Amino acid sequence: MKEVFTIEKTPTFDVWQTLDCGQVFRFKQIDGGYRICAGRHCADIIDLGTKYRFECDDAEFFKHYFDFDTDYRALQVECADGGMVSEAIEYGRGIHILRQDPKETIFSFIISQNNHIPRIKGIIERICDALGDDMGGYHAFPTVEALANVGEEFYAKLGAGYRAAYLDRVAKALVGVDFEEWKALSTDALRVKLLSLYGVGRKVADCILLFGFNRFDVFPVDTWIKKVFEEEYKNVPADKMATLLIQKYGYHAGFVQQWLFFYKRNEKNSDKV
DNA sequence: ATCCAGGCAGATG
DNA sequence: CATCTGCATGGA
Repeated sequence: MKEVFTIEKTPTFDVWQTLDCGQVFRFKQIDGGYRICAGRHCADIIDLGTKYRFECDDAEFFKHYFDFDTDYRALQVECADGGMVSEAIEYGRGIHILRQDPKETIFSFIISQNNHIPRIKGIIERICDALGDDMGGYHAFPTVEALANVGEEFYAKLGAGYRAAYLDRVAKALVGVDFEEWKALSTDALRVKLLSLYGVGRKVADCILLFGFNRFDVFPVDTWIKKVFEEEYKNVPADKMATLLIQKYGYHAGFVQQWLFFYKRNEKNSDKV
């Protein structure tokens, strides 16, 4: 944790919204801010009032990871619809879509299916603690080799439930995979690859595409998004709803999805000022 | 206690 | 093609 840099607070970047909007699970509150672990890296982000101070092991990694080069203000203007999307943008204006590691998102979102976020976080943390390199104060996300060598029972004992078999088989299937090759594929071709993994369906695949490969022509449809569109798309199956919403929101669909998800999931809690 | 969670695979109409 | 069911676990 040797490198330090600061980022000015702006209306379009908020650490809490960015970490707590459901795209990432390996973070926690610490004194004065948050600790976020990503791959083999870790940062403590301290809220200084007008700035955030990042204390981390690799400043360049985290500047890229937090996507500080994208103009979110312009993006929000472009996506505003004067209606529901605009409301969601107003609520989640500080969200950035992180540039996560593909492998880490594959395992994380397999665990996420039909599961509560606090439990998802716990399962991932236990996997890292058990199989990831000890980096001194935290553990790295494990290698696919380490994940492939422990067997289904290991994941079951960590509380992964019926997903234990998925994790074991996917880990074994990913040994030797060159993700740089996958990054060169079109979104549709890459989705086909992901769907071939045991335990990865349309929703998890679209989350991996969005958060692990930064493809924005996707629209993960989960229980919250279903609630958002239950009137507009009555009795439409989730995968078909995803296709329709991608057509509707185009190449920024992934951002729109994330704003709507965060807005809907939090409406009962923090929104009742 | 019952319901539900960033759903999926497999079986059956 | 569409619809139905079982699934592990624990937080709310």
